[in-house]
Amino acid sequence: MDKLLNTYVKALPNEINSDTGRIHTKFNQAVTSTGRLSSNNPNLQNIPIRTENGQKIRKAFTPRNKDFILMCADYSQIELRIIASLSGDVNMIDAFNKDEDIHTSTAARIFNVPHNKVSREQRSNAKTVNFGIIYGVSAFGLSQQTNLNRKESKILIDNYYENYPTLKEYMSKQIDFARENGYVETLMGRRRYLTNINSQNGMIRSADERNAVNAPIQGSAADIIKIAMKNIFNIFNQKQFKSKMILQVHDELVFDVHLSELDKIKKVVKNSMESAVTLDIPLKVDIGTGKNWLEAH
DNA sequence: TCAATCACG
DNA sequence: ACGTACGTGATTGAA
Repeated sequence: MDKLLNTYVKALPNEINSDTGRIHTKFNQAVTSTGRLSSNNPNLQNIPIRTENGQKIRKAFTPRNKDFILMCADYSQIELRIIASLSGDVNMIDAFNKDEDIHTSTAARIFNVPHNKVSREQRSNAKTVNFGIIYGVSAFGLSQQTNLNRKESKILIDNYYENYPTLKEYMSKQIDFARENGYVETLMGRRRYLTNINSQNGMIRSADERNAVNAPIQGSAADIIKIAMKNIFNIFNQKQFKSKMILQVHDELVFDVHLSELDKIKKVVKNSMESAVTLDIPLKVDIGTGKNWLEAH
């Protein structure tokens, strides 16, 4: 509660630029180890959304005036789509090609139940496993994050790899590559050097093994949204749109859109993001609009 | 000055 | 037997 009050409610009004009447963040191009942007002074990539009070803060972000509307464009499950495509795992590729809900689809597999019999709890646990896999979670880690014990967690992870066997192979190959070469790379060839991948210390080594898997996923997502941003920026200039791209939050772009341009902007943004690169499965972008950042999301 | 906590993806 | 999920930034309070 104090967190929201001190970090956002009290601090952000002081960040309003007196000339523009708006808050201007800094986007850093060369801070992160994976290729993501970071944002500071103030950080606008961690504006609250998960809690009720947090949502009130998000509502404070509005278009410049009544002729404009906020528009959010989010990549749907981009990291899982990337790992599906890079690994070539047919089961996961299949789920995305059919445009299935990936967490429900995973739940059906790892709990061995029909698609339409997946419970809320099963989907929620499958979601935790899906994200955990990208980070290299252990059975212990999974048991901390869920209501499952260690044994149940281990069974789920084992089931996961049985159902997505090529994903497991891909992860091992990434680790082997890192051991050989001392780095891993993203879709566009950005490298992350892993100096501890051959360490004698098991704890230090396994941290780099997790990085060998995670960095290309997170980093490729960063590559993709950057390509989309460049293309969008160029089209906006070319077409002399009044609308502006105003924020990037890792898998989301935020726009201040002139109402007269809304239909065109939607098409340009969705198309630019979905076709930034071609993978073995489609990229999917969800678009929302509203009179503030919460509504647009 | 630094680790812990918590905001986001 | 061991420790145990990736990437950030802002704030707080102990050392």
